[in-house]
Amino acid sequence: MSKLAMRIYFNVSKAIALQRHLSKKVVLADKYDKIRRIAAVDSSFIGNKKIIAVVGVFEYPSLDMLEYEYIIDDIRIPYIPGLLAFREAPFYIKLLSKKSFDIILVDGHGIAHPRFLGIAAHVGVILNKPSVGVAKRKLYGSIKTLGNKTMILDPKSNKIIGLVLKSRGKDLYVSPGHRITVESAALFVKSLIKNYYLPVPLYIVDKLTKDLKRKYR
DNA sequence: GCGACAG
DNA sequence: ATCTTGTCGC
Repeated sequence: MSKLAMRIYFNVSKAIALQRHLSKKVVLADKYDKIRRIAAVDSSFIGNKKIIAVVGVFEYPSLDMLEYEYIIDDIRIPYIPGLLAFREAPFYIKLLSKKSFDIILVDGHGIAHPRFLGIAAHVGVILNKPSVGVAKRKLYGSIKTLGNKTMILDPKSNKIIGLVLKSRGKDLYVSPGHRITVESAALFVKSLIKNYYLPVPLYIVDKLTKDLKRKYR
């Protein structure tokens, strides 16, 4: 399907309405058991045709990978800023439904989103599982630094919707997805930063998507 | 109308 | 995200 055909067949206003609906279900309180297993998800793409989505399950706090699984399928939805979840989340949800874990780590924003439902929040709410979003670039919000803390503020309410962490000299935008607070999400992500810019589980699944891509193209 | 804009 | 060589910097 061409990019134009996808864009016509994809109903943007209905997608936005669904986000507004799902965002009401987000819980911004710590509602999770002791973290023993993390599920991390990421994707890479082959041209504009195929998506390779990967889930990795990691032991915490050792960060050893216990298992992984992937899907290679046709891309059905175009990338539109703010609507990333409609393109990638269906694959993550399918992969995650078969796994056992305590929290989900997603490459993309949580509530630091124009309608407070970035892909991490989307996936968390659909599965009703704790989730955290980690993005490399800002999508929504105003950045404010107070002392040693850099936060993402919602200019509408002036509430803190995420924190910006420095990792290897670069910024990481962390925001809660579901069933976790801003503070806990940031502490959790900090504990996953070791020798790479990305938190270890995301670094590993990102590498897996790229390795699989080499193998299948 | 103009700028911003995850992956 | 992806297309892509050499190249600047730690």
